[in-house]
Amino acid sequence: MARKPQDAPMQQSLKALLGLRALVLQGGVEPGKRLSEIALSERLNVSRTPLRAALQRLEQEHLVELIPSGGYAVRRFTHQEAVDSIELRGTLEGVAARFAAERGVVPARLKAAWSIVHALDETLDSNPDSFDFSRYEQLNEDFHETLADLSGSDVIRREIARVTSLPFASPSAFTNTHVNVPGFLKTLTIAQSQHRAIISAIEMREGARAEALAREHARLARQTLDFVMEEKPDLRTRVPALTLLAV
Amino acid sequence: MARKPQDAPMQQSLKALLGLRALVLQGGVEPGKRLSEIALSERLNVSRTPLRAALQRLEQEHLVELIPSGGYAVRRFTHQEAVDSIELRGTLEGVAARFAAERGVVPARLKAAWSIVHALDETLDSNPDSFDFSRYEQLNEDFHETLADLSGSDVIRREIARVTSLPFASPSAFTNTHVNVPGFLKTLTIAQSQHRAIISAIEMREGARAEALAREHARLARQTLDFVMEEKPDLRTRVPALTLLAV
DNA sequence: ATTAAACATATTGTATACAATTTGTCAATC
DNA sequence: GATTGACAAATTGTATACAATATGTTTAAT
Repeated sequence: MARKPQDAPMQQSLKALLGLRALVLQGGVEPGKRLSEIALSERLNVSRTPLRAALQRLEQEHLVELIPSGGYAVRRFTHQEAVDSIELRGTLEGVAARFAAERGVVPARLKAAWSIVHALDETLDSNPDSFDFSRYEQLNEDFHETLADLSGSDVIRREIARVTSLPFASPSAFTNTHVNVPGFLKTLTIAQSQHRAIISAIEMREGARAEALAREHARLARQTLDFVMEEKPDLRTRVPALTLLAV
Repeated sequence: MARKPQDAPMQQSLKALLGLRALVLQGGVEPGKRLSEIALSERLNVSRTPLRAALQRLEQEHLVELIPSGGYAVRRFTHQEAVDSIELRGTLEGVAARFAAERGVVPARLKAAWSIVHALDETLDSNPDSFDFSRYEQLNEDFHETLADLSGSDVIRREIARVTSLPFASPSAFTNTHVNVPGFLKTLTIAQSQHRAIISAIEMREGARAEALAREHARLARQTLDFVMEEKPDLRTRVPALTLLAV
């Protein structure tokens, strides 16, 4: 679900924004070190002006921060900040679920949500050896985007989008952990049961339950984060969401 | 509580940001109309470069929006967006209160919070005719800022700051309504009882209660918003928070 | 009279030049 | 040898020039 219009003005600005964000997320630049504007503009083939616009925007996303002496640096996040960001996402998705339940959603959109849930079921019902990871990840992202939409509130939708722009707060942050951790598929099964329960609660107009479920669903991500950080610290370099986390 | 360092880079940028924000909030420019960069830069005595930085920042605050054909315009908000923003603030302050209760706060900070509550008591105990409105407003802002601090989470603190930058979502959005609406002091009394209850719940480590109270506290603002919009639409021009709201 | 097209004007988006700070280096002094 | 000072290089923050695009007006055609 790419968004071309509105989100970014023109060609060069967009190029700078996407390029810089990708560079930061892929760990292409050292956290803490000052980002040289001239070096970056040459690397991304844009002028300093659109580059600075991109830097300012990434500052709002908390991916880079202002340095007291001037300029920007890639942020390094603490474990606690990651935990709080996940809790924040859960809170916002909880509000989205409650709004959807309380205010109601048209049948067509509910049906669309169910179809995503059923598609997720299929990926998990298949032979574990032939589990289609990338399809699960895409469907999971679709589910969370749909949940934000079901809220019917642009305010909530926008805030969720902002918070999930942080890699470790994204709903798909740890879905690919299963590639490295045997038995992680179980976690996905639990997550899927929560997906189902959330949509079910929305359908039955059970606002409080929908909210509590969405919150708990996010805490599954926290659980995985804690596990990886404590038990498998070597994975930090292989799970993209964790490259920005300090030891 | 002005924040000079870190928040904005240099002199001209800061001047442009503060000047433009004030201009928009005071209704100095017509919502919907395109903001002319040259006109604004002359009006604020800054160059186009820092002005555009300010525009981009206000876009993140949702105060202005990109126009498809290019440039920015002052946003006009719907009643529903205001309602959702208030609910969002309540949700975030709820998380802050719960974090404070669950994770605990050092006695000194709790004591400081209580002293604000007691100071608020004093303003309300005084003779209604000599009610010191501006002092109440300042203390109320202090309370909400302290609540965000008590969370102990920079993530939450930052998000609250962002959301409350919208005038109608600010904790003090409607405190001056009492000047125009007789009997509104009663609402402030109710609000104050909630202030007390929130800090009390935090002190007793009652996380769920603290969260519920903070949410309900924000809904008092929604109540006032609805009242003003439905019963006293003429106040729209006199309550600063409402100048950006569409009829 | 109304619509459409072509042109002129104005405004944004981008690139770059300039000035003020900051950062790094080297030498002199304690 | 370490530390402080001055100086040089580099980098940011700001201003402005330029190009591409949008807007408004006039003119021509139906």
